[in-house]
Amino acid sequence: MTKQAETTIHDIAKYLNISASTVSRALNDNPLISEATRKKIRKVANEMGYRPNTLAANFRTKRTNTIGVIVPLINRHFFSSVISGIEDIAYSQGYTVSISQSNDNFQKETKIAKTMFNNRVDGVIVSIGMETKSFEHLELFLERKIPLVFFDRAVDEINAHKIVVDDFGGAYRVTKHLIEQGAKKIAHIGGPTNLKIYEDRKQGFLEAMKDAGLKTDKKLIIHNSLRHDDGVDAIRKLMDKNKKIDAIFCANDTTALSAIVYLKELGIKIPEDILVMGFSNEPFSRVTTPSISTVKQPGFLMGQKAAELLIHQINNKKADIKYQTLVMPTELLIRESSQKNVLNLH
Amino acid sequence: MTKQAETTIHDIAKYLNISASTVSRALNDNPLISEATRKKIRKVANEMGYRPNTLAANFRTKRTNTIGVIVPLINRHFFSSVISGIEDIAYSQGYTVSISQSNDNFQKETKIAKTMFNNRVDGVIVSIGMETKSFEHLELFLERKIPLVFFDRAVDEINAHKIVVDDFGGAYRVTKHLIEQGAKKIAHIGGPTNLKIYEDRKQGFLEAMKDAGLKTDKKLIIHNSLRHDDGVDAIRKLMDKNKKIDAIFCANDTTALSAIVYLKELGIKIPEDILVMGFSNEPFSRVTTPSISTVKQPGFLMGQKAAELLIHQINNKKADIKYQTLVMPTELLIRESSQKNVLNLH
DNA sequence: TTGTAGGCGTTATCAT
DNA sequence: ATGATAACGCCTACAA
Repeated sequence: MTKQAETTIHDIAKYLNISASTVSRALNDNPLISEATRKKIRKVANEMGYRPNTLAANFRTKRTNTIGVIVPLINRHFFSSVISGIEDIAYSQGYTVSISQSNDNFQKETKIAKTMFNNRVDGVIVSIGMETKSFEHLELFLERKIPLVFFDRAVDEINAHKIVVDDFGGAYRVTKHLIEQGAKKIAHIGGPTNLKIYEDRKQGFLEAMKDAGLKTDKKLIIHNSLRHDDGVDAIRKLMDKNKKIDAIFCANDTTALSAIVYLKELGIKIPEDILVMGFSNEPFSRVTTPSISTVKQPGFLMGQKAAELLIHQINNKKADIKYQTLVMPTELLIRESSQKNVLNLH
Repeated sequence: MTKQAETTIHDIAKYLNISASTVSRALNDNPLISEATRKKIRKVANEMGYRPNTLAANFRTKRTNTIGVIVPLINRHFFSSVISGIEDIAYSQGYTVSISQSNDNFQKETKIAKTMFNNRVDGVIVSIGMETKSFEHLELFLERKIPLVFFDRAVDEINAHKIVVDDFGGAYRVTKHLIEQGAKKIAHIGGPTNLKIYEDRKQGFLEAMKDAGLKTDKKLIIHNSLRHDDGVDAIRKLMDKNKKIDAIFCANDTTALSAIVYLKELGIKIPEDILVMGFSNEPFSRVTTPSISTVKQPGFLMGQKAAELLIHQINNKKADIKYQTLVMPTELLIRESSQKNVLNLH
């Protein structure tokens, strides 16, 4: 029984003097098959070391039970949380998750999309890269009726389910909070505005300023890629130009940390002299000194929701789908970096 | 040309009055095909919206160009770094990466392994879960000659390439450093010792103590799952039992942070009263107060190495392979939590 | 409840 | 340089 070649359903069939279809049915728990034969077949399959060739089955059925996930970067807390959530649901529903990172590179993103399509994934979950401004590579999926769900970095122009964060609201509340703490000249270090999330955060900021009757100095708004070095550059520019800033709202925690470190070096005290806030609630933001006030995004939950919507769409391909945009609530985490005159609660 | 059904190489062949094999060859850049026909075929394929059915090709060739990755948890900086490194190499070599998390659950790990096998992944990269003490689910791959590479949490009993960290050496140097800082009664909060990495860290600790002529009190060694709550529990027990501890070596940064927070609450000063060290260099450890001294593991690089070894093995299945264990050097990161009488360099 | 037969799209072998 | 043909392992009408 230790054959070299792989055991197939035909081998089992031959051994039992039955037909391959019966074997196939039994192994797939088709109710037509009697309990007796099913058991018999199972037993022999086991003994013969049978391993279903999912590849052949997929080819035949044109389904792969695979979900493709495209993210800018795997190694980033928010994204890995989302992936973890996706995997959680996908696994429980019998799906495999295939992940690629675009590294915020448009070319790579395009190639990944093509590869996933050619691999006939059953559906795709995407968060687009910073450089992505055209979308043919994603429209491909829609044309061929392959379900597509966006999370976080969604695309307005494409009609699909979207799981996003209330960036506008989050930014609005951040700004309002800063204003309530007495800030008047608030700077904003944002991300590239071709990404809706950063545009929304900026708009939330502007709206809150307006509603409070505060003027926004355009020079106090800087956009960059929000990496560590960008943060340092931005804060340096900001401080060179204008020394009267009393608060900075950074579009992510990395930049907020860069700002804090840089300002500390200048002898500027946080929060006493300048208030700082971030966005995303990276794990480190809780434990810095001062701890960084930020906005919590429910990454794991978003991943779960995205996977649920996607799988539902996969299972109901026929139905006309009313696409929904799930706006996940954000939570304002007020910590030390944004509170004046408060006991250190840490 | 807007057919409902997918365009196949046969459609292209029919359209051009040539054979499907020629089309197949042309599309695969087989040198036998003349430049002229190749171009012609490419053009038509494009116009007809042809998408290669990788599924069919995989089925035929028995290769999937897919690497399976099994990790305890995706959403953990070290692991997501490794995954990122794997993806980096895999992508550049034309492989797709399929990832699943075991959540440190043995049952899930087993099921994942089966699924990956049935999906005929070309190779697997694994870091086993905390509960994993038997290995049939992994031996399956070896029996069927499917390359398997371990990283970090490897298995002694299985003969395969392994990318591990110098846990023993790292722990030894941690301990030596603590001793040099004047510590004499050093506690160790370690992980489950069925995992070699934690056993090694413990052994490194013990060896360094011995070499320094220090006695180790067994009551000062606690093993648990190293999650946040476990850390708090462990440090509480430690402090209840014995108040004369002057240093704690934690087997990960999460536990080190738990310890620091708990000790701070007791009014104990770090590093003045008790030195604390962690392991792994989680991003947060750099920015806590005090910053946490720890051991850096090159996650991304490990992922790259693992993928390289695996792919090499996939491409050389015939050859007898001399399995190697790559022990990646660790870097001791001395920060504030372990240095007495030093200027705050932060 | 089980069997028969055909085909999914591609590649590989052999022939021309 | 190109064509004809078979085969990969499985599923699914349809038949019995």
